[in-house]
Amino acid sequence: MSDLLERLRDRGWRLTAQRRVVAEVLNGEHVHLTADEVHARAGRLLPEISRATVYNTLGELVALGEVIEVTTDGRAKRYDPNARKAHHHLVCTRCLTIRDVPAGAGDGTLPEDDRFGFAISGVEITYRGLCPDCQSGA
Amino acid sequence: MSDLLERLRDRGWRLTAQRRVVAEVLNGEHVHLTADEVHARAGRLLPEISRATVYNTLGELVALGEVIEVTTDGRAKRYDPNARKAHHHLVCTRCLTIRDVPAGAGDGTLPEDDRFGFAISGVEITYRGLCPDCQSGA
DNA sequence: ACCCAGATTTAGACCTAGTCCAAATTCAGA
DNA sequence: TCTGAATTTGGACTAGGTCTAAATCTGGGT
Ligand SMILES: [Mn+2]
Ligand SMILES: [Mn+2]
Ligand SMILES: [Zn+2]
Ligand SMILES: [Zn+2]
Repeated sequence: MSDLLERLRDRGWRLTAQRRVVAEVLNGEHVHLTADEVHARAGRLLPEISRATVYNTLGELVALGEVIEVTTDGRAKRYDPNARKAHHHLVCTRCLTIRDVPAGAGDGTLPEDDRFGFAISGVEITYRGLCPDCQSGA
Repeated sequence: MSDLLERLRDRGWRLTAQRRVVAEVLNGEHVHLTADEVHARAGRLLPEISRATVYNTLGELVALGEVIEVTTDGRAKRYDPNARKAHHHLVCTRCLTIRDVPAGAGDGTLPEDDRFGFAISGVEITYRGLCPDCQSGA
């Protein structure tokens, strides 16, 4: 059982069967599923779950700060349960696999001269490249 | 007239009225328009231009490497004529203004240990913050 | 145990961004 | 000028996502 579920219970979130399976599906490392992928996997555990509920629940998890939305391409948003530690993404240009990479100390430091007077509050970095499998013609 | 148009002519691109106005609209610095914005502005210069042609032309410009697609949110892609010099983006979290910031020397250097064996070929950085206007309650 | 107001879920209509297609138009070269 | 290829066009279609109003579930009060 995920400690995501525990944290949610502690925060007084009403734990319904639907919310439970969505949280269940979003467990693990390097997990970056689209809403439809979440819906498909949740549906295996609770066949009657609706698409609307998946969207509702994902939206709530994002609002609670327990899940982050990631858009590494112009396609569907991906939902990422690794919201506790700041990190960036490494995306394979061929198979589209996504890996989490830890945020570095110097990230988000933009030289004063390049800031246009902005007060910078965050930074997202997407590295692109070929994953080991795709390099070896797999 | 833009030197974008000149480069395109040199490369043997058939210069139709439609392509000309699309290229015209994509002139300037810090330009990051959606396809629909391009269509609206192009339509002021050439009222009968169709949405399909705008999409076609933008796609061709991207394929030619003269324009890049930018997705700083999960919404519509934005088209950026600043394709000659590598740069990143600074996005206002309130008014969504986008500014170009020059790429730094150390960008895209990910510690060997964090690379998961990927062969990294590119990096995109999005800085988020409040622009000067939005800071001063404007 | 039973009730009920509020929370949650649901199907499906609706919306935005984008793609695709077949027919109409335009154009460059012979 | 003619002609085949390139280009443009309107509209149908798709993917991803939002919204709504009605149905269902829930837990605290009795
Ligand atoms: Mn991640
Ligand atoms: Mn730019
Ligand atoms: Zn790969
Ligand atoms: Zn602003």
